[in-house]
Amino acid sequence: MDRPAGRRPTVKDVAKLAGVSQGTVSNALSGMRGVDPVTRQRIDQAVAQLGYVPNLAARRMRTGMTHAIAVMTSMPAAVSAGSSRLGFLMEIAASAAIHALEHNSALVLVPPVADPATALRNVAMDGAIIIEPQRDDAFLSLLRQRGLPTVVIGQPAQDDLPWIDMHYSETAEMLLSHLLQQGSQRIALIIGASQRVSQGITEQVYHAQMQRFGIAPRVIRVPEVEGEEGAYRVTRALLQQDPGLDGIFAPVDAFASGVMRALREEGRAVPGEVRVVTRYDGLRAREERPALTAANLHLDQVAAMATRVLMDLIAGREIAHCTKGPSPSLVIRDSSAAQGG
Amino acid sequence: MDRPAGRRPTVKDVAKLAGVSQGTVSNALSGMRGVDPVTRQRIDQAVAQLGYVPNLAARRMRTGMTHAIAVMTSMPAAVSAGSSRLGFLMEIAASAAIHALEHNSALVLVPPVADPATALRNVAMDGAIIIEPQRDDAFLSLLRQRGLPTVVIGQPAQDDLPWIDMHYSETAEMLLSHLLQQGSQRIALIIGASQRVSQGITEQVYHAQMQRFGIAPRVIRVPEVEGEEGAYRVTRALLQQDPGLDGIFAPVDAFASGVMRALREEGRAVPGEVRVVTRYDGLRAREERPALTAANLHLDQVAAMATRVLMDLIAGREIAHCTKGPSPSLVIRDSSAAQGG
DNA sequence: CGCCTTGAGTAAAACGTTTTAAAGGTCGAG
DNA sequence: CTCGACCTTTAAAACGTTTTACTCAAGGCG
Repeated sequence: MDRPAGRRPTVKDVAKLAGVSQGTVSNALSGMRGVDPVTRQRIDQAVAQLGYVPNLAARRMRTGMTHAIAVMTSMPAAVSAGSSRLGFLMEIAASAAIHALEHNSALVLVPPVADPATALRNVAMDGAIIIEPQRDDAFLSLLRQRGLPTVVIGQPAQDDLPWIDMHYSETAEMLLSHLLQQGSQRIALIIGASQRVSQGITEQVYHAQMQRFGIAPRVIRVPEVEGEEGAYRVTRALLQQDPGLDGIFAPVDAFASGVMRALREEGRAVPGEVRVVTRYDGLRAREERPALTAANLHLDQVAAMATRVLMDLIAGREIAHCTKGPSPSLVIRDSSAAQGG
Repeated sequence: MDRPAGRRPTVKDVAKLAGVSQGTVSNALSGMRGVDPVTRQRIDQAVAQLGYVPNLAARRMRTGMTHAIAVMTSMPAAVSAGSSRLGFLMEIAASAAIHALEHNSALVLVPPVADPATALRNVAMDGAIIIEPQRDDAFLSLLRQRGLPTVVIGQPAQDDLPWIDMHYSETAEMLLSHLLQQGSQRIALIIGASQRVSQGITEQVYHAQMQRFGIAPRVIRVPEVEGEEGAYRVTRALLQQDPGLDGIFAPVDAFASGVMRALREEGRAVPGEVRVVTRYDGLRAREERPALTAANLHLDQVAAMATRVLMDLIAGREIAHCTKGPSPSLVIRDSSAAQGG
């Protein structure tokens, strides 16, 4: 493959060398129309000889297809950073990347940043997967402005977008029932302050369950940006104020870390005196001592579904407005049930 | 923002509405040349009114800049999959994504797949970060073919590419010294069979250390694709064959999982009878019981450095051929030192 | 034989932006 | 008053591909 001095070879060069027109080269390569076998062979040879690689930008401009999708979340960094380092997002991204590739698309990763507008400014994509958007989500409104097909993982707050059902209420019920079964009689809920559907539903389920068992509800809201530290503070206060507490449900994993630290410093035995459960089974849940009982949300499957729905949407195929994701499964660890070591 | 019926507004539409030429609109938006303030204001207004969003594909074709970089690794899926789910790659990707964004670039994630050629076929990028490439790495040769600027995390096997030094030998020395300090006198090395620089250096260091302490070396190579299961099998055989073994260094975390399972099933106490250490401190290392002693490789910093070097390379700035990454630090856990619970 | 269809190929248009070359205008210095 | 320098603006070219509209030849069918 000898390359003409300065610039990379183009279709024009290939055409000239093969003695055909540009259109024929294009047809031969993308196989959209019939090309005589012998002509095709001449073209293939010219391609090999020149080391021709198509210019993707030009192709994209002409076809209008980017062949890339993005995955993003506006979850404040404090919640997801630290040792779990964007765990939730990355777990989804890893799976989505693999499945996107099967549809000949690349996956671009848009981490949560202070300024979504400049972040998306030069990210080209055919569509996006957005994770648990909040009310008036900045990313979401930018996507709408650009008219990009979008699939929500979780549940859209206000928009009428296709979404993957992550079974928020089932998850909350599962974790709360577990706490109750283990004997907790006074359970607090420590939850994020942002307007996310997951939080709202979790809270509803919590209230319903507490009422059913005649337990006085105790909900504490922590701004997500305060992360572990915020949860630590409110938990210490909570323990002073309500010494009889014997169960804590902290859905956000960063909060659960803070809760555990507070319990340690207050000298409460886990799970002996207080049982703790969280939602996302990531690095934090497993690293904590005792390790935290959590829900396996099967994020790889969720991401695979989201990717497929998005691809259908982009291709203009019929899609279901809501796709049921896999049911969560309980991962029991030492923070809620003394059994192992 | 009222959009003309079918198609999205273009520079032409904005120009017409603002009563100027396309070139002026372009200059006003990208600020490359002086534009009269009053003209600029008219243009801004037209942009807002039409809801104009630049067509990135067209811009890219014209400028030749994609404003995207990719991160990839050819590490076989079996090693990285399972519960650690591409952990190494994703940890780097998360950090690289954030830092790329600061340079106005998106990060595209290329997971390890069976067919690198089709994977990269329509991934547009200005450059790439490649993680621990092996000899004759398929991704690497594709990148060269496309003439893309590339930075290696780890160390290039044969190519003369800029790279970030991850201190392979320092890491191996640190972990082996720790095993020796803890009293191990018969240490085996279980390592991948692929041609990676990290493996070669680790093996060298291992041999040197063993020789220094008069220990007969015991190196077992496992094909990476066999992952945890492969390591499990060889470890069982190894334990039968060499009952006096009291230390195992399994750099690949998937291998370490297999090692631990073999030890459990053979009824060997960890760390009582056999001490185990691994290299990458990911999900697996922390989830294992007892949790594994490992090295914190500071991947976030490594990724930040790689991103910066790549950006310099793309911009044509002067770069250092080799950049020293942060030194690894030892994370001592229960698999090598009975102390905690 | 004439007509229609089919298949293979071509020249040119089109995609939407940035850049280039040139032009018009204003201003200050000589 | 003239010239050059400078600033703003413009029309058109350029980027590299795919697609369109068309031509030409060959072949089938009445």
